Amino acid sequence: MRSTMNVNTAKRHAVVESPYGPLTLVATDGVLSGLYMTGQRHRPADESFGERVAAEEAPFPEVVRQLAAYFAGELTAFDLPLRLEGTDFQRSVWDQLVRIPYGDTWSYGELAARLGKPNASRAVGLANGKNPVGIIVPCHRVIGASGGMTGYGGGVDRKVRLLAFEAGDRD
Amino acid sequence: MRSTMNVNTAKRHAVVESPYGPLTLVATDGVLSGLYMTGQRHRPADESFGERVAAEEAPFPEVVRQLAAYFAGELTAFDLPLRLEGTDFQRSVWDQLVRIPYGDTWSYGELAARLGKPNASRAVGLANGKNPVGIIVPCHRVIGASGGMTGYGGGVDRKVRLLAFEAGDRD
DNA sequence: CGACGGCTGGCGGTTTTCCGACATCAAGCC
DNA sequence: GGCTTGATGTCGGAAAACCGCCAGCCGTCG
Repeated sequence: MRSTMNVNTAKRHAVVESPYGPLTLVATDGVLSGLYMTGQRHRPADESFGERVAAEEAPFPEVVRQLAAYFAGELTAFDLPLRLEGTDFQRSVWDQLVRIPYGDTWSYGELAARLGKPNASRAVGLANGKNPVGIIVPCHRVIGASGGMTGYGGGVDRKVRLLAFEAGDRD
Repeated sequence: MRSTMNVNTAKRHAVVESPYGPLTLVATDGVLSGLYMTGQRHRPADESFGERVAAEEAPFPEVVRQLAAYFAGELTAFDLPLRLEGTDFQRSVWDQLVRIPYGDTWSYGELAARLGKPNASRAVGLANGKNPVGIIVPCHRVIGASGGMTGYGGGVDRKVRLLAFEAGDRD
């Protein structure tokens, strides 16, 4: 065990309600760096989210505002500063995710091809699963080449609901 | 490769002359964290030493002063703040090193015994070799149980000279 | 005898390597 | 339609390798 550690990045988090259950919002140095659902795979330990604060503290109000508009079907493109921490490859994948239009879907292979690595579809799946900011970075818009849901950190059922909602199903 | 890295610890270094050749002094956050000789084993890459500054900048003058006194035979115990970064075990070993009196020597096994791990003598040798602050943290005062020099990051010849000097040989 | 040299086996922390597991997909072959 | 194979990046854990050691055992040689 190393005895010196990295305590320089100031993290804080808040928890808000949503149609998909409680969402944990994490901010690093005042910029949104995480959005996690309950029971989500690869969700970091709660201790790593820093101090819990009220959702009224910056930068959370603006995040909550846009999320509410999205869930109301009135917002189709988030406009928020993000702090995405990961490997170069992961960041390149996440950068592509935000280019997938609302209501549309890509396959893992398509996304891999856009990166110039047509064979990296499997690696794309992995990086997708590590997306730290669910919903806002729309990893749910990536599905199997033959239309299968194949997987979702927050559970495939949530993925189905998100896609159906974006497709216009309002039941 | 990770794309976010640790740039929080401000490192700087200076190079000074000595009877044992040039010494590279490294400071982390204004505290001495390294002293390396030329050709030393396990010496980190020079890039990791940060910007090179004049030996007149803090905290180096005090370090140089005490080193000069040591090489003149007038100082037998350094009194400097140190920043020793390593594993728990390594730090426990280095903590013992500074307790070896000037002119004295311990065996690797003796040092291991002081840690309550009488069988860890070999691991002590390893940790000894990783000592980041040569001379001031006197890893040269540890020798084989049967008196052999067995090894030294800066070369066994330097170890022999250091020990002879501390024993009072002034030729 | 005793001192000394060389071999051997076991010791323990750290580093390196390796392997499997995955939110895939196309091609090739039944 | 099914089933196998290979390419891909990351992570976690297992295993092995690396050593600034040391005690015990056995020779050899004065």
